[in-house]
Amino acid sequence: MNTLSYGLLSLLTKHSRTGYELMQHIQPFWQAKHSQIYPLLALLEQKGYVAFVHVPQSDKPDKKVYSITDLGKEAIRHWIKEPTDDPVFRDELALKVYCISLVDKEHALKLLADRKVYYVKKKERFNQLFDKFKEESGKDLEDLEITDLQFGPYVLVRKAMMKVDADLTWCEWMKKKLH
Amino acid sequence: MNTLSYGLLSLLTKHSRTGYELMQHIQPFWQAKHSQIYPLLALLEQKGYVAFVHVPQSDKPDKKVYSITDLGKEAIRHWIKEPTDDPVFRDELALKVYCISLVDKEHALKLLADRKVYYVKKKERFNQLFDKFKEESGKDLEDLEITDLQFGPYVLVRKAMMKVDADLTWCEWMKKKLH
DNA sequence: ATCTAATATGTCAATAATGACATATTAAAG
DNA sequence: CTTTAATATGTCATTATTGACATATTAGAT
Repeated sequence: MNTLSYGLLSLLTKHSRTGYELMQHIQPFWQAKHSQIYPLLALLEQKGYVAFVHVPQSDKPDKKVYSITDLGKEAIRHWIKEPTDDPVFRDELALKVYCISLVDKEHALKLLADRKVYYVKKKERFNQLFDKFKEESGKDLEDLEITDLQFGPYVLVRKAMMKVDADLTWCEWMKKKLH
Repeated sequence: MNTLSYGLLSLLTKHSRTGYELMQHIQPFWQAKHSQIYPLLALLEQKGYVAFVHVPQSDKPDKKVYSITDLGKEAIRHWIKEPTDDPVFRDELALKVYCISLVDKEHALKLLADRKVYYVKKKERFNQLFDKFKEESGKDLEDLEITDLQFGPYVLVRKAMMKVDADLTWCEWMKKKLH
């Protein structure tokens, strides 16, 4: 079973979700399209790692709500203890910046401004997520313990916030360097 | 032509390199194996974007040293001005952390310690790269301008250093949270 | 009225990426 | 003496990922 499949199981440990919701919420950790997720969910269901119920909706199209099974949770516990792959990071912007001396300052600033917009939007989304966590959780988020289902998602939001801040700091530093 | 092909051209703007060296030096921006790079270099050569010379070696296997052509530089200038893809980031560790409440504290600490080793090694490599930049460049690195061939590679090393520091900060914060 | 975006699920061809196989040399470590 | 790691280039089958096609509803914008 591939990493994304385990990732889907992982998201389902917090609560049941549809394929569409899984696609949306796995984005910060793993950028996958729905065309990759739906077939994997069918495989996971075949293997008994997840189960789903049909939920008809009047205002929106009907949906399939997936839940993780005990077998699925066992699979996850085994997976966590196995060696972890190195993270994969592919950034077209970095490749462009590498040879930025080939174009003029205006094009460089445009490139940077576009990416800054991307990072600012990302930061806003993480801030909203953080606020939602604060609302949902009764206690102080800093008091969450590893045994709490919210612990993992919470520390990941903090990780994402730290990283996007580092990215924005670089953007600002870079902009100043270009005058 | 795909993004990695442009990336290879980008690295060749600094100086000529072998396929093996390209594979090594593109890693911080794009994790590609040699099996992906060699066929792309052959295509780039066919299209006239790069040219190579055979260099026999006595101590090591013979090599093919690639250089970018004027046509290749034109292709790059066009590429830089086109819209840039969003960065792709895939992290198995994040998926595991999401459901970390399913395992005990010891396994969580192991997971974190392993990743810290990875980040520390990465940081060391970037520090070495930074030192090499300082040696190679005559002037103060902070005085580099966009017109300088070293400018792009330098600002990318700084970006990488900022990000790996953010990652290590998170590791430390996380370790404290686990007691 | 008409278009666009979001929700919701799915398939499938094309492309990208990985891992294994293949070969050859040298240096260093056990 | 033997194995391992690094250098160096390549192919190829398998797997992963993307982008296009397909369909249907509702809400909001033009």
